[in-house]
Amino acid sequence: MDWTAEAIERLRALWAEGHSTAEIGRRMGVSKNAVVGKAHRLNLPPRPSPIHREGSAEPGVEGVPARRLPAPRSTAPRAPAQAAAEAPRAAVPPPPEPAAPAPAPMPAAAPARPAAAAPAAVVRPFQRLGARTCCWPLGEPGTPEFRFCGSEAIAGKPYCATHASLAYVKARDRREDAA
DNA sequence: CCCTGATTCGC
DNA sequence: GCGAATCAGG
Repeated sequence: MDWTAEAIERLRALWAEGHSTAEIGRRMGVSKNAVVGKAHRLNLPPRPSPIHREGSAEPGVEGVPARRLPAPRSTAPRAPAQAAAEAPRAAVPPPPEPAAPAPAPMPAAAPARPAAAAPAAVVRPFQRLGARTCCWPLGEPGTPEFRFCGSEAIAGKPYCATHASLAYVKARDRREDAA
């Protein structure tokens, strides 16, 4: 995976939207492990994990199971399936998931959360709604780091050109992996 | 079995 | 830095 700035931004966006790691991986044409690994390296907010780490309770207790056994794996041969999974996304137009049509070209898909959280009629916490600034959410809503893109929005759309290309996915030639 | 996310560690 | 292998819970 080539983690370009665009790819990272998309990962962040999908992550913030609450997609599962596997789903993000499917959308970006990478394994979920890649998604999780990258998310960790980016220090993205962890999501509720189905498992709970038992070792964190009593550090001082002698019963602490030092560490998991180091995966006995050794230079496992990569399945060609992986390369096959990545190849088509880069070059071939036909989407790997024929059953997964592009989401309807609905405007407000992505910013659903922040929009819902902002009864803008009363408060104006974020930005002037009349301003032509991009309202694509960046970061984790609720954190100090969260903000909107803020770049100049293109005419008639609430997003800048870059994020409009992410928000308005065409049924054909979607830009999911064109980043 | 399927799913989920977290972690380790060879590369 | 990357991500497959693995773990571990639902």
